[in-house]
Amino acid sequence: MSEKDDFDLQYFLPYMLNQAAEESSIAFQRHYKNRYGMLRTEWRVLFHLGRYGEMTAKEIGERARIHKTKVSRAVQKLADRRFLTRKKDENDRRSERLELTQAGLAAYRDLRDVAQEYDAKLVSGFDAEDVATLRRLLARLAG
Amino acid sequence: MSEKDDFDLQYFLPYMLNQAAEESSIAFQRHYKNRYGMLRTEWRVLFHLGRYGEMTAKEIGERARIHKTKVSRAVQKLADRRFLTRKKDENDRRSERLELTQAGLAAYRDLRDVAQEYDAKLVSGFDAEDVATLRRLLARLAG
DNA sequence: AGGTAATAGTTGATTTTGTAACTAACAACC
DNA sequence: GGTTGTTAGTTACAAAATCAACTATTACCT
Repeated sequence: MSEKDDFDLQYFLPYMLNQAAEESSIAFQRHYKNRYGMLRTEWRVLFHLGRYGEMTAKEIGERARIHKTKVSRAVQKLADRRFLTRKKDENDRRSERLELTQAGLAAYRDLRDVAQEYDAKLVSGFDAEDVATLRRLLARLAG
Repeated sequence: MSEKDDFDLQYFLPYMLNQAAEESSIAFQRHYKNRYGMLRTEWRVLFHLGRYGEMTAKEIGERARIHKTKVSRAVQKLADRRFLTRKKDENDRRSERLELTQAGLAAYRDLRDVAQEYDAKLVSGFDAEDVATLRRLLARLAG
């Protein structure tokens, strides 16, 4: 057909990464979706606040590379569900300090534990050294 | 805060995969978006037909794990742009044999070459053995 | 053959995302 | 101290993804 047809989508890195990401997210997604009615961005926001404590929407967006409108909507939903509280930063009243409520923290801990087990299960069939390589390259690819 | 706070999102595999996938897709996305006004699904459909020849929508969906409605709409757009033709399978008139036109094939070849270079560039900073490990584990994670 | 179930693909309604424009608060500069 | 430029976050509108229901055709089953 053409000269370079040894190129296969199955080995194209962005494609592989997408397929692996999707496949490996499905089962975990069910947890935050079914148990808490959350979307991925909401879970990520929840996670950041649970893990790192009080933060602003901007800080979360930067760390997780989520666009500010997405963060804004996720924060809104989490606030509606009383998973977090917002209070104006007195030094800069444009931004808000976000903090998990007890309910939010409980959800975080629950999901974090699930995530931890899930992660272990994902790599359980692999050689430990290979997994280390995998994570190292993924971290670099993520920039 | 809680007992298992050594767990970090940065090392949660589904998260890492998503971040790496997104980051590594951006630059390539620009090509099929700017040059051909395509969406990711369209590029994938185009790719499958270019690489593997005549196929049905169903086959593409199965191989690439894309939902049939997404495939259907992608095929529709590619047909509108005269990148592919559809003809009823005479053995089973529910399905259609899809085939790239000359224009579609040209676009495929162009993008395939870009993809190939892009892939090489992505891994250029890594050790070849590590890259082999990466692809091997990704293939298994993708299921 | 006739009826029921399954399949390929499409369409429509709803949800989610992306983009751009907006408000409110701060900063900097003259 | 007022004008101009930034920044945090929200809102409105357009694009795209998801999910359910639909059509047309084929398969199965008795």
